[in-house]
Amino acid sequence: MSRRPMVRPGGRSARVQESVHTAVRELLAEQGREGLTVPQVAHRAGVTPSTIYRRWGDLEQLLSDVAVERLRPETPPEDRGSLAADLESWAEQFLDEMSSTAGRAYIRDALLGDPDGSNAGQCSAYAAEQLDVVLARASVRGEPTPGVERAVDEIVAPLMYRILFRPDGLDAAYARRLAHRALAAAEEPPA
Amino acid sequence: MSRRPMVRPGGRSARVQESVHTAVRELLAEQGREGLTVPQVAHRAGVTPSTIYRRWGDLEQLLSDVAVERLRPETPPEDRGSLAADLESWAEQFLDEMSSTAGRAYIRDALLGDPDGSNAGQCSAYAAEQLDVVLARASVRGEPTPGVERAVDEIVAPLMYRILFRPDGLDAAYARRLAHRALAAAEEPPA
DNA sequence: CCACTAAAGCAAAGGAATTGCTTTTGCCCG
DNA sequence: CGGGCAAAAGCAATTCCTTTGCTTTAGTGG
Repeated sequence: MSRRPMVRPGGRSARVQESVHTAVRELLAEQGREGLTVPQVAHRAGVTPSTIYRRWGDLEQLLSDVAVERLRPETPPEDRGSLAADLESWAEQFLDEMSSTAGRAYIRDALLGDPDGSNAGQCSAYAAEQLDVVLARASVRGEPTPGVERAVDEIVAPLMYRILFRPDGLDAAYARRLAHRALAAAEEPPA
Repeated sequence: MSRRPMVRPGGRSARVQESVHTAVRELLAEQGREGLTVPQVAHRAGVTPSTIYRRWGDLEQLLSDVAVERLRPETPPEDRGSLAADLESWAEQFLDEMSSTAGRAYIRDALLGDPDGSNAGQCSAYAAEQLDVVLARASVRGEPTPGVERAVDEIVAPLMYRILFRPDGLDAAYARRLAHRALAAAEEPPA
């Protein structure tokens, strides 16, 4: 879990949390991250700055929390009938969402204000979950599948690495190529 | 290139740059990053804070510059006689250096204060360079080799992804497994 | 050797971050 | 249903980081 304290789920804490998160999202959308400050967020959210400092520590940890929330997938991956098609389309969509300017900013924020690594871990868990659904479906169909860990190595890791370290030259074709490698790994002995 | 301006080599600028970088490294070693501030670095380096703000912008970009410098490999990878051995030992060493507490901190810093992505790109280039040396050597020996890009996907990306997003359960055996996958990719058609 | 320019020093002003104390509010127990 | 307890928010003062205009120093080229 994050540094964020347990929030009493219906009380004032929850309302404050909600309004602060909303304020961050709105301000990010309106003006981007340039010049975003805690006092500014506090004012928009109708709270005092010290409340934010006490609950989140600093702007980066607050942004990290908002980012993780925003990176959570909203729907399970669509079923396209075969593992190949499912992996391809998931990889393409993942790349699409994550490599956008907004997506990259959220990833950076999630990593950035994350002292104990729990937010980053959460992001990774989201991706693994989605892949797990796809692989389980294929398994039910009787298709050979790679393990989730292998799929993460072959698809998620290269995409994320390139998004973070070499944002150029990424396209859907590359994502599809990665999906096929993961597929090829399904037939090998589990190395 | 970074936001860091071209420094006249040999002049006062170079001396300031040197003393500031040294101050950062010393303070990081002594007290870690907790409570590290620009004025503190400036004092240790014997310059005024405004000098640092004017040249680097803020603490994060300064740390990013120092981190990239520190992540530069100092020696070409050792020749162990075969591609398999070279890849294995390089992957192990890479994991070792990067997954340490200090290594992780440097990676995070490098990514963090990097508005245009040039510092992250530099880190990636370092790894690609090292791999390129290993692969070229194998090529000369007549061994089949994967392309550098493929080796990056199979070795560097998974290691980096896990270091950043899931720091648990990383060990030398995993690094070796990745090296073997890259090796296996050498015989496939270049997908 | 002198002029020109880039970078560093200096100092003041503005604003973010921190913190002790008070007040509110939600929750639990009698 | 009412009183007390504890957690979190508000408030305000203080600290010090950050910014910025101006001056001074130092390196470069004519």
